[in-house]
Amino acid sequence: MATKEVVGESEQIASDTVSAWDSLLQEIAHRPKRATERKQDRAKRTEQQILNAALRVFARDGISRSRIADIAAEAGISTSTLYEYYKSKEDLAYDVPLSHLAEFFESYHANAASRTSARERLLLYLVMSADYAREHAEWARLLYLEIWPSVFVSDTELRHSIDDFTRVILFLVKEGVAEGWVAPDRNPYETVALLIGGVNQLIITWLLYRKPKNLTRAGTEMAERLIAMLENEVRR
Amino acid sequence: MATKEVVGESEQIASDTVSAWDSLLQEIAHRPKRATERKQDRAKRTEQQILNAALRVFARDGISRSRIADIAAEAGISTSTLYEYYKSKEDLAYDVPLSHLAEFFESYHANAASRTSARERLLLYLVMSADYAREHAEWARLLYLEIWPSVFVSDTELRHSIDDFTRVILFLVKEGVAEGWVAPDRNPYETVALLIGGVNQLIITWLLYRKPKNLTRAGTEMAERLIAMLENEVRR
DNA sequence: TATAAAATCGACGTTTTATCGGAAAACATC
DNA sequence: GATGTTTTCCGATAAAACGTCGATTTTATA
Repeated sequence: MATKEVVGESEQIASDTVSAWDSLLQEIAHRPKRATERKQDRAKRTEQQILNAALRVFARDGISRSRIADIAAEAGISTSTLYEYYKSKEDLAYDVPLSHLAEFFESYHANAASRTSARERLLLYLVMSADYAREHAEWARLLYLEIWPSVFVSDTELRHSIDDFTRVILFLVKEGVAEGWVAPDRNPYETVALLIGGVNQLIITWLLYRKPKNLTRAGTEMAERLIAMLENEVRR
Repeated sequence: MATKEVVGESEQIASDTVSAWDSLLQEIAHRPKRATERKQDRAKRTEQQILNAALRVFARDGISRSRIADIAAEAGISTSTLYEYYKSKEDLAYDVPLSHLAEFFESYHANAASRTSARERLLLYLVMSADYAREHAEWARLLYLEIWPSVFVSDTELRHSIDDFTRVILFLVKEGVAEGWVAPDRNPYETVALLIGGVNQLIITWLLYRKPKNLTRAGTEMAERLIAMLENEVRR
């Protein structure tokens, strides 16, 4: 779709792999695109204010307890104006996490460029997931504690983005098999579940109880441990 | 609290450990006790009808989309009668999963009696978790996709029960260290997160996409893999 | 600065949640 | 089995939150 720019910044990997990787991340980071763009500057500001307000209120009260009126007030607009932007609270709730998710992907894409192996890239991905949650705790509260598992996110832009989150790991796990440090006889989907599950559980526990105290450290430890475990499965 | 019955059915383990284990599971399985008991039989039946109806409606529509009126209708009572039993929808939602959770603990307690080592008991626990979710999919949908992570379950009977779910694993992990097949230098809480996370992620994926097709098999595979991974950490 | 399109808002209708007082049913006592 | 008491149930109605619409203001553009 977009015009191809550069072939690859990390020469150690076969060029077809590089392009697959880059286009995957390109696609993922740019997925969240609003269907109807706002025409006026003021409106773009309003939209941003709504999203900011919604994030604060949702994170504070939880989605179900939050009132549209509160969010509108927090955004400094009237209730009916909010409805001009989002047709329901649910609609709004599912839109709020998108921009951060895109930002995470972008940030990861930039950082991963210097990593050449799938192993290093996976490690970075898991570590950055935990760290991004720590840095954006309100967003993480919303995403991990209220939205991620919800059934009703189906057929949503958000569901696609969450699935993308998984797709990246699946991609890297399969590359890990090719690189020889992930056991080829294990179901890759199971491996993905194991990796995501471990890290997410850590994040959820932190969001709920603020334990472990240092999420960055704990995330790194968990990620390194998980990958070491995978490597252990091979050398036997 | 309850009069002690039998000391222990599995003699291979030190008796103090056995009693700690049994009393943990006793306590856990019997925790969900309603504060105000209903006096009349009819009322007990009504309460059960409400819980059944709520489970069906919540699982079908999701908690936030469900209407109290629908649940009352499904239970064959008036809306105001429902409020006689639960002071809000949230209140009701948090009560629904409790009985099944207690049933799971009881069922596990019975099955675990024949297992002598912490390793076997942990394996059984993880396998049974996945299998119980498969058997009670409506309940699992509600618990895993809507309630488990929710912040607002705090200070609820339900939160205690969910924490109990974790406590059992923590107990077994610590025993695993004593038995020598879990690395003693790893943070036990991290290990718990890893185990729960992996299995839960599997269950969630199944609830959302019905993949893997055979959850029982996948659960067993995942559980065995996780435990094997822990064992691999020791022999090095 | 005139004009059309876009954005905002207050007023109002609808839906859902929750309360309350009294009727009906179950229970206890004689 | 009549009577008084407690428990359960429900219809009517209040309260709260959601969502719509037409009128008005603001913005972009020529």
